[in-house]
Amino acid sequence: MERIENGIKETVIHAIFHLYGEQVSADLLLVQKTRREFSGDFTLIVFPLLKISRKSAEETADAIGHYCVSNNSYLKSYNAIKGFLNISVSQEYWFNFLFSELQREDYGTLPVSANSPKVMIEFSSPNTNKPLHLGHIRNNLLGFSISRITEACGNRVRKVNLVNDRGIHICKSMIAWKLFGNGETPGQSNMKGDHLVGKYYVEYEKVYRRQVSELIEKGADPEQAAEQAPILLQAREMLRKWEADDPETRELWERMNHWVYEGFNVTYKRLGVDFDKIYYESETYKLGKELVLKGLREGILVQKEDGSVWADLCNDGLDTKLLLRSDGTSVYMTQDVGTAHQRYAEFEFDQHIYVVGNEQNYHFQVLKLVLKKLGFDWADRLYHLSYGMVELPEGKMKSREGTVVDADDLLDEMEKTARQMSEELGKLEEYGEEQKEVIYRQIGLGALKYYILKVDPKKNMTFNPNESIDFNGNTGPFIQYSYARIQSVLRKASETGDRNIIMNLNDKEVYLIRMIYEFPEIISESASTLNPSLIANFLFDLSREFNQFYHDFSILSAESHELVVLRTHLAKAVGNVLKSGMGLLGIEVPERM
RNA sequence: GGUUCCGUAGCUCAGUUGGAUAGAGCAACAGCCUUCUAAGCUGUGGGUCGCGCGUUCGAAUCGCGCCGGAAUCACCA
Repeated sequence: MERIENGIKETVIHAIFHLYGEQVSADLLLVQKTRREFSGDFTLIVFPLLKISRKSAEETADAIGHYCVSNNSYLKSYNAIKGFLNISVSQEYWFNFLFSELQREDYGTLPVSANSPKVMIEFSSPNTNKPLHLGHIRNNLLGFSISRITEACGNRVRKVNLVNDRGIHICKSMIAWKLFGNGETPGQSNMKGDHLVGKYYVEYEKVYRRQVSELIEKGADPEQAAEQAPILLQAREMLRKWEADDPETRELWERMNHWVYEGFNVTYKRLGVDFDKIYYESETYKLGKELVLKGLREGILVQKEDGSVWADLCNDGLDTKLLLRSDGTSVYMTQDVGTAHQRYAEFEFDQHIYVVGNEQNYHFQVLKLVLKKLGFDWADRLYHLSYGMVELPEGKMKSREGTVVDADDLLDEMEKTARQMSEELGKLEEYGEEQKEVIYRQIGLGALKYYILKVDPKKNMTFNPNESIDFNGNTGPFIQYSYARIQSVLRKASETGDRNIIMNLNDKEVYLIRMIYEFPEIISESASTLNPSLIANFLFDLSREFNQFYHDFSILSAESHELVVLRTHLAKAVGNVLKSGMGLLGIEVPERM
């Protein structure tokens, strides 16, 4: 679609050549949306042009404005205030735009073809020793939304998850289960598998702390005690056995991880996220080793006397980084080097986005550098979407103090509140129980997702439970409600009518069309900055604007038949954008609420 | 201490390559439903944009220096 701003710039370039005899480049020209208080649609800032015109700001703006209006058919009028040239686009233009482009359901998105760029997006990446919590929710929602947005910009997207299924953390749950579990299974206890495994992780911590303090009471040095608690030694022994492929340990490991996956799948499903491929660290953790050894042979990496292998990144302003332990085993970095290599071999991505918290900024800086040093030029295609921590009003979540917000509990809570609220309002009475449940879920989830996605990913955010279940103001349900109201109107409207009559659009109508006109740019901006909050805030503004319009003007009882047709199409266009915008956030919109 | 990020209304947040008088929501108070869904709309109060200096026609935005906060700097992941 041809952007009006570009047309204006082109005309202005001609104007300047015509008026002042100088050829200017388009990037000297700044065209933006005209602010609400002034009349006009687009504003050219003329200050940078004064050196060329050698006239006052107002004179220059006036001359350029005059030229634009007489030489560009869809530019209708202008006004010049100081150095701001406000230009109005003709009503015919907006009218035609509304009845063509804006009626498409896929308005704002680009098609994906076999030649489209390939983008791999890793998100979620949980450990398997405990259930998902609020921090994971932010990760999953961001990852999923970024995937949708990236796809809407015409990329082939592959969503991947890297499950951290091995290591000392799962051994801790395993040893606690073995010692105190009496064979407890999720089925017996009627507990989600991930919660059951998490329960034993907590149990481990309890026992461990008790043992440490017992050792200290007996006179042990605190640091030594922390290292020598019997249950820790048992967990380590279990990890050793795991690495040695001990059948019994492996069997227990498989069993407990399986419980966890069943639990995770339930949560993923409720959250509405999914993956194209799941990688397991137990299968990938050795992959980098060969690449590292090859790098060592080629002299890119260095080996210490004890046999450990390091990357020297001092010349890049970083430190040295361990890649293989002295016993030859891999560390996390090694694993990520191998995984990236494997993924490139499989998918040949043009871009690989890692949705991982900002506590790993350093890790990804190092990862890119190491890959680069090893000679992989695609290392430049890796991008770490570093998002901020989620905190509670009282401060950080601490598992030790039991302040961690569990994902399943939170989802239950949101749904419960949505149900209460809906029942109070009593607007769904004609619906069956099943349909009602669907809507409660949509609203509860919509509130949670929107609450988290409306803030800039890179910033830390405060999760206030009271605010998150608020359904008024800048919230998901507010946008859902706006959509539902539009659908209600559309159900009552008849589609017929003459679309070719041009009439005077009122300010609010033009403003709404202008806002929707922005949508494609909002999407591409949010894709290039990997920031769904731009879309969230846009949808809120659009909803607010529509609600005002809805309040001030009647759609179905407008003064003339033509006006009814116009406003019906406008409402439909707004509805389309709300629905597809929410879709990009991974949020569903109900037809009624 | 080094590196990176952040500091905008009482609270939660917008403010994209520097542009006109810095905006929303929540909370408080006051109004609007015989009219398309009041989960809505309207109004009132609320700010030295952490502080200072600089760059220029113009700075919340860019640069430098402070102050305050976060993350990270493991033979952890």
